[in-house]
Amino acid sequence: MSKSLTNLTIKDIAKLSGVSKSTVSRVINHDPMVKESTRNKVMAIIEQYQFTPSKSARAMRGYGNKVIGIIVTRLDSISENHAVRSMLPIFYANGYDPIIIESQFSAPKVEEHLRMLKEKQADGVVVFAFTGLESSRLAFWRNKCVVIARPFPDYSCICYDDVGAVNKALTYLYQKEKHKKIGYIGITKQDQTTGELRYQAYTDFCHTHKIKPNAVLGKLSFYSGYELAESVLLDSPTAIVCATDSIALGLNKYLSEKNINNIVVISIGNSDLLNFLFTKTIIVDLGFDKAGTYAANELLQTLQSEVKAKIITVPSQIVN
Amino acid sequence: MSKSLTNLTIKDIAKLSGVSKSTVSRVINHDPMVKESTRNKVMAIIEQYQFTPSKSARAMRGYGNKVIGIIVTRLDSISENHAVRSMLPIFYANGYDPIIIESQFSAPKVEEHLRMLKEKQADGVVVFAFTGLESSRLAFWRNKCVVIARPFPDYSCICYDDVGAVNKALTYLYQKEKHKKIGYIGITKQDQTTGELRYQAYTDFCHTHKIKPNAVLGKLSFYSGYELAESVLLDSPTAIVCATDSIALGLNKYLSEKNINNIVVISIGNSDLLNFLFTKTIIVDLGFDKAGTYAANELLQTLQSEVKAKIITVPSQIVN
DNA sequence: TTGTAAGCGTTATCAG
DNA sequence: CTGATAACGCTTACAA
Repeated sequence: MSKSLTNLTIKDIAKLSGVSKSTVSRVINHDPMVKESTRNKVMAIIEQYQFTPSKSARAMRGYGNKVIGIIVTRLDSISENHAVRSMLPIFYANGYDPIIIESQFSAPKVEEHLRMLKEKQADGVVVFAFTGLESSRLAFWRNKCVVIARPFPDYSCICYDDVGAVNKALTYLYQKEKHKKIGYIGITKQDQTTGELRYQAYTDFCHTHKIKPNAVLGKLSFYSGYELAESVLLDSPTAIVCATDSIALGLNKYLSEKNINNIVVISIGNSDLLNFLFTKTIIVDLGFDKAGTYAANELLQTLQSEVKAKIITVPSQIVN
Repeated sequence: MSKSLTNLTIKDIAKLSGVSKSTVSRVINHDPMVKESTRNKVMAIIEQYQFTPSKSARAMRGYGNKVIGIIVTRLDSISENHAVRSMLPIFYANGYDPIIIESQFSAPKVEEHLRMLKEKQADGVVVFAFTGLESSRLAFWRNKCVVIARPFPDYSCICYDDVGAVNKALTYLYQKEKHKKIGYIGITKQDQTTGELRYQAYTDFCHTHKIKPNAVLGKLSFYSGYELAESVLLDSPTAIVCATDSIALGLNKYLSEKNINNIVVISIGNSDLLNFLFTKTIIVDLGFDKAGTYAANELLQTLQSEVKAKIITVPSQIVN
């Protein structure tokens, strides 16, 4: 009991078991060249003293301290949550430590986190992009990062099928259910994907199908969906497309309060909650979990061999 | 450009700026004993080559690779999310890398993750406990961990005020609003805190106040709240206490579908969504974010000086 | 099959 | 103020 119980080193173990440092090292690393008996002897001591080799020291020798940074906008974003949950197991399985950080939609914060990750010598990064984040910030990580939700040229990106999803929704309503007056509640065009792209898809569809557009744009929150409900309804639509689940939640609340039951609501996203609370709402699944899987795998590949950056679009799918 | 652009070492920087390794090291570590001019010279090179000292090497020298494991049950649990979000900044501020892992309510997974964290030589752990997790699994981490949501003897724990919250809810209904028939939708007693404790508090209150108990117990999900609604209503209560927000969500859905408006719903938890969707629901805030703050601070203290384990109960508070 | 010794990239000590 | 030089705990030729 002379030695402090913590922080034994291979040297100590070596002494204790009457062999050399190298042999201990070999045992630890499962080198098949060590004699059965010696291995047992050493193992016994290791067990007895609960010895664990210093991670940092090994790291220095190349036994990588493999770290992946995951920068989400908000930890409680349902969509990002889905994606993250599906990539974690993949990273674990490949021996990486994922460290999750929140950007809170602030580009400077992203920068700060990236700096931290760089200093920490992270091997790769997954960044959930948002409006206002320029790809230039990622320069240093170019070939060791995956961007989600924005197509940055020269970066590996996993994008959602914004246009496709809106089209699927509209096609469904228009062809299959023969709706002629279809409203849209979206997000301001400052937001490039969820906002502009989806809105654009809506107006394009209206244009080619000679439907009179009836859209209102606001923020990404259930409050917004609720508040904007009134104005879309002015034009008495028979169906309304919501750019996101939270908007749909807000709209549905409004409709149920006003006891309006004859309007079809269709939403883009796919959260259990919406599904449960407003069963009748039709949903276009954007494939968040699949996005996570893609992102993780893509990053791992990129890290292994320097694959050229590619942009993957996760297929959307109408549910029910 | 002969050298690969990555992985310069202080040695290289030294050579490049015509000083010794030690001087470079001093510059890096802001040693005030360095002459202004030399510092500038070295800094210039460092900047130019975008040099960052090897984390692992420093770690080996004691400049700790400080890591904290956070084991949540599910990444998308609203309550845990709140708690985690409030502890992250604290850990960052103290130079720790929090790594978040999901246990999915599986004790073996917790064990597996703890082993991984041990091997990784994490400095501390925050564990969100759940029914079925025995404190024995945490033995190794006894004095470097904080448990949330369960009072494990001899461990530092942050607990929610289950009993107090239920009492506050009931007192409010009984004294202030003079309800006499108060129902309860809870969770099976297998769950020790959210289930048994809260239920117990309910029956105790009924007992001391001579109210006829009217409780049903089910699972922790909105479906459960929805399904159980019918049976609590059989006894025609004028108010119903829900053990959690998700249950309240389910109950509210049922009530609104049946157009029942004369029943007061009170829920324990505090999620924005419930608040938004069912504005009339009264809420007892369990203080999730505060729990996070406490947990982080407690852990940091524990790590610094070996404080004795204590159990902190986060105060609950009726909202609105 | 095992031991010796030379690193890995830092920091700490001690002269100069 | 700065530069050798010795650690730190581990891996890995190279010998034995």
